[in-house]
This record gives sequence, C-alpha cells and structure tokens, in this order.
Amino acid sequence: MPELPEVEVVRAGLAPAVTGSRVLGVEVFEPRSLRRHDPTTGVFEELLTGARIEAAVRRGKFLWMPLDTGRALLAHLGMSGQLLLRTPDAPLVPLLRARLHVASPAHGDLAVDFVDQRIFGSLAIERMVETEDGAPAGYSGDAGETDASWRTRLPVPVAHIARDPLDPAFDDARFLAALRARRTGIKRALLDQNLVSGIGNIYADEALWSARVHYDEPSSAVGPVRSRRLLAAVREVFERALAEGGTSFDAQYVNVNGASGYFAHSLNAYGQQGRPCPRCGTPIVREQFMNRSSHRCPRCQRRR
DNA sequence: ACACAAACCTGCCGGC
DNA sequence: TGCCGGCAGGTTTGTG
Repeated sequence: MPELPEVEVVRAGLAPAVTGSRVLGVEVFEPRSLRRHDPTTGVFEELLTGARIEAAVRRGKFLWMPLDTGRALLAHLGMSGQLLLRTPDAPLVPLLRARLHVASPAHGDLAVDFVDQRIFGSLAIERMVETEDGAPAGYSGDAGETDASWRTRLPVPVAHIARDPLDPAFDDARFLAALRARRTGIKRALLDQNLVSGIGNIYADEALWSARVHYDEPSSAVGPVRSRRLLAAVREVFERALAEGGTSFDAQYVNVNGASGYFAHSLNAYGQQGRPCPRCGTPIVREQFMNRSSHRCPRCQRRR
C-alpha cells in the first residue's frame, strides 16, 4: 500500500493497537524481507523480542515503531507490503513474511503480520538520530507524552528522507526554492523523496492533472504561482485520498484489517487512459516516462 | 547535479 | 489450456 495516504491509513490503524504493547516474540518466514536489517547491529528477532513499542510514526512512505530500547522497528511497504492485525492463532497465509506477537494493553494479545508479495518491502531494527531542525520526526497522531524522546528522533535510513507536505514542519519556501533551482523535470522532482516525501506515481499524476502541469516541464520553469498551486494540489489530493481510506486497485492494498480504500473511484488521471478528462472531455493519455507510466490530459496539461 | 539502468521480487492479465 | 510478454503503487546503488 505504498504512497503517503495508504501508509498513513496503516499507521493510523496500527497505532492504537501497538502503542504501549510488549513484543512477545517474532517469527520470520522470509529472510529476504529483512534485507535492509544490518546483522552487525544484532539479530533482528533478539533486538525486537521483549521490547516495548512506544508509538507508530510515519514520514512520507516510511513507517516506524520506536522501541523502549532506543531503537526502532522500521517498516517500508515497498510496492506490495501490508501490515495486518490478526488474532495470535490466525492461519498463516502464503505471502506472510513475518509475524510479530505483541501484548497490547488495549487489545490483548495480537499478531502483527507483515505480508508482502514482491518482497520490495522490508522490516529492520534501526538506530535513531535526532532531527536536524528539532521538530517531531514524523506524524504519530496525538497519542503519548509530548516530551517523549522518540518524537524528535528518526531511524538512520530515514534521516535523508525529506518531510512530507502534510508535516507541519514542512518548509514550503525551501521546497519551492528547490524546484526553482533544480534542472530536472517537475515529476522527477515530485517523486524525489529527498526533496519532498510521500508522493508516488499515482499522486504525482493526480496533482499534476489538478494543477494542469505537464510532467516533463522543467521544474525551474513552473514558476511560483503554479508551483504553489501544485503543492496545494498534492496536499489536497492526499487529504481526499486519506478521507477515502487510500487507493486500492485490488486486494493488494489494504488497511490493517484487510479492507480496501475507495479513492480509486476518484482518480482523474492515473489509470484513466482513454477515458475523458473530467475537466475538458479530451481522452487522457498514458505515456512512458522514467520507465513507468505517466497519465495526463493532452489538452489541460500541455508542455509550456 | 542529474539521468539512466539495474537490482531487488511475485503475480496477474491479455494475447496468441 | 498453457506459455509469454507486459504490467504493477518503491528505493537503493552504481555508472556515466
């Protein structure tokens, strides 16, 4: 479930169940799902078992659970990862890569299942570092003490990831200046997680459609008015997708209870090739760009 | 700085 | 029915 709204749906579902819980045990069925865990820092299962989970935090598409050991369980869903809450004795499904057993103060004993078809996603135990700006590292909902030390700390592999546009500490001016300074296409910039995080192929195409910008226009040529409009469009499409529970094209992209989101019905450009642009009626086209598909209205989104 | 390809993977779908 | 190419929401790494 991979872009910001889908990962946030997972985080929001996970948080009330895992916050304050104790990890009773871990079962790893697919070692490749731990590809990003550095074994020289310790054995994954040993670093996790017995720890208390303090929260569920998200920045962009990265999700982590700070532990009382000072480290964090970092999860990235990749293209096809899911985190599911089950009963401890729930049957093992074929694509189940790992299962955490936790004792939750709110929900009793639970299984947290990591299911991932393509194994592009991963779990790892990571060390934490302080944020550069001293602001909270990511979004964690309202739970927990506001002065907890984990709030301004983030896993090392996330330190280079930019804040996302829904983060109160996101620096609009800095982002707009970066767009102006870059010599690259605007969609490339939107997808660059070091510039702004959380945007993937779907929401890039949707925001570009909304702001009527061609994906390959130089980011420096978009200008302040349209750049602001584009940033606003990203936020707006994120908020609308969140309200709909995210985008699900099939059973692959689901919340912690296995339920699909409904935003696929609200897409204006992504996957809409051949269908009329909701604004002007011109058929949406799909084009290859960056070795993936880009969707745009050939009339509303002309290259300038 | 930036572009590009490759690597990491499985499963589904349409065409033949 | 079965095989094959093409497609899929991502990140990292290496090369030029």
